[in-house]
Amino acid sequence: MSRPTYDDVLRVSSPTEEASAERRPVRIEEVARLAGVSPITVSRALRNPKMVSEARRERIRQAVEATGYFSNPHAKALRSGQSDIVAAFVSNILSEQFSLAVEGLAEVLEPAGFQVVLSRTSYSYKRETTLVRSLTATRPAAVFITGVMELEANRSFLRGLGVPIVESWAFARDPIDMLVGFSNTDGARMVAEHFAERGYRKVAFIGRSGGRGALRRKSFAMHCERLGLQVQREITRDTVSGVPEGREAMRSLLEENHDVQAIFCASDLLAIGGLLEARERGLRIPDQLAIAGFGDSTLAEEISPGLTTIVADSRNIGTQAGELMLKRLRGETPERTQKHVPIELVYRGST
Amino acid sequence: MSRPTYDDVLRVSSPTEEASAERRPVRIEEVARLAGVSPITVSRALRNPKMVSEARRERIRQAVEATGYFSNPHAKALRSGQSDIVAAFVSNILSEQFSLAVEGLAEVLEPAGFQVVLSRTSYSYKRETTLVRSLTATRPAAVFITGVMELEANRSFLRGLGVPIVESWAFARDPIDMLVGFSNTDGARMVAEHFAERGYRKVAFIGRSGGRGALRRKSFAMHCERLGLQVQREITRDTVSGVPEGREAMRSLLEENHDVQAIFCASDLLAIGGLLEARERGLRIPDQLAIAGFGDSTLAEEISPGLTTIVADSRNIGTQAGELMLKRLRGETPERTQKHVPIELVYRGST
DNA sequence: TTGTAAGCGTTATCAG
DNA sequence: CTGATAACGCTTACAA
Repeated sequence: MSRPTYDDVLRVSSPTEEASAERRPVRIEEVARLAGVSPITVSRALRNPKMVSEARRERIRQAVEATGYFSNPHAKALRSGQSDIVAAFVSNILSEQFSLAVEGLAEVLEPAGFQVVLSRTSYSYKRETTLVRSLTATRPAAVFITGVMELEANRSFLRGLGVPIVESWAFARDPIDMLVGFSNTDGARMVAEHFAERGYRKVAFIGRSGGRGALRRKSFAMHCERLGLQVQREITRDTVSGVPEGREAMRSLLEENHDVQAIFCASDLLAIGGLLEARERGLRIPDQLAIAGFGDSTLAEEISPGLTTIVADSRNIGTQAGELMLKRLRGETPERTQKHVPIELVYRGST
Repeated sequence: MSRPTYDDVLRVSSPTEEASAERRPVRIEEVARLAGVSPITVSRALRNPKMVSEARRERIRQAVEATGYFSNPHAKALRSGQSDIVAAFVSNILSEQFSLAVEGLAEVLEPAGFQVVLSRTSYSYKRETTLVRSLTATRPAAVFITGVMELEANRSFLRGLGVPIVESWAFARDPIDMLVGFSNTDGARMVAEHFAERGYRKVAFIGRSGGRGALRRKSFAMHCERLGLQVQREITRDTVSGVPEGREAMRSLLEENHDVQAIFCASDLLAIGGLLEARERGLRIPDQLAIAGFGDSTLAEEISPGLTTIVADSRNIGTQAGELMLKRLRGETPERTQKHVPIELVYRGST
């Protein structure tokens, strides 16, 4: 490969900007001096304006502006035992749905002065445990979890933190604290019912063996039985559920030569992988094989045929979680601490 | 909608776990007492084991284990003036490419004890400036930017921080500090050359008006001129480049009734939006209209026809950035502080 | 190699 | 409503 060409990146200069001077941070004391008050008054004016007289409040505001003061989050957290950090446990930051939830969460929390910090658990209990334990020192203001924490030890640990905690992505009984979730059980039921309506009788399941995968598998199997559908095969994997895993699972399934008309894949990416694999092997979809997913990936709509799947509003999960947290952080008591998020089956060409 | 069904979420209990006792954090002093040494020795053993004798090191290790000690990051940052935080400026956390880079970055930095914290700039100079200024107080160990910082004020501010900084996603001259990027200019040239080879003469451009969009537009226009292609129309938007924006831009373009054979969209999502819109309007792709993108979205491969696009290894950008940072944080001097990432044109059905 | 003393910048506490 | 004082838990600087 030849020498790369340089990009002429745009540079925007603000003419008012002084030269790159010293970066010594401004401390609260400097602001106080400028405003002619004591440091603690500045602190109060910033955190709880009502505690400070109108006149001083204004002088302090100007001094903050003039100095470009930002309070030191470490000092604040150290002394007060509470940081502005909201810890978000995400099993997989590449997941579109989880990213949307984090986006929604951040949109609500950032204007209130909190910072969302991601903890990538990578579907590992061990990592999760380490990360949970480190929270005692980090002292987050609240904790969000894309999912439900399964390890009892971690659950009780989090509860002991004494901060608002929101679990999500399932409609579980007795959450650690608060919950914003949908019923995986109902979602899987809807798929089973949809298969029955479409006249498919011999079905199969592909999904992760733990967590939501297990919930969806169990409910699917139960409702298939109820509706007289025969589950010919269940393929479960404990790896991340991506397109490659979906392809691989579909490959095994097809090579086993089962007599299957429709497959429920417990995540959209699995389903899309499966769909691609099946298509490449010359199967007509949905005539020779129907496929349904779970999760509302954007891909589900763009692929052809479009993927029939269960859809929930991921961003909204984050938004609601943020709102619950804020209420609690303000000392209010939300009337409901378990929010139910509606889901629906979107019928597209793959079934 | 009827009452949701509860999910029976799996709960895993570790039998060895004691009851949910007090959550009072363990301090370094407690570890020191248990190991029979002074706190500062524990501190040293944890940060720089070589400074402490073998025997004590082992006793301290055991004491840390026994107590479940985690050092308080706020106290550490406050006193040392340096935190374990690596700040990652991401314009859009929903971008698959940026998420991959962050994933790569985190994979390298976390084992070394650093924590990657995302700052969502949302393509806003104002937000970016606020976030940059807040770094003086946060005292990050290093800064990663998915892109090149354009505001001179912010550039000099970051430089003044005195920590390793890695810009990316462009092969720019004089970065703030270090750089891991590819040439957008070359990428756009490759598209122009590809259009020429395929015999398209009348072309158009769709992209964001600033940042990388501008780089790609400029280079594309230049090379079109060189190759004798006529750029009939350039549609630029200053919004986020998603599928809806692509649809909308394609709609305007088609309604203007230009005589266009091929369109270069400066991002894959724009291209995919454009492709969907064109297809829905009955245009045969690529016969009646060819479309190329930039960026290697997974969608590009799955959609039909597949999208011809410029591909770089996003995760690798993050990995390399992490490695550069670690070297500097260890006091080493990397021989090259500007890494070039190769790109290639992947030819699929859309052109 | 180890320890002592001091202080990072903020806020809880208590007094006015 | 405002201020003085001390303390959060750690690490730097210096001493032994």
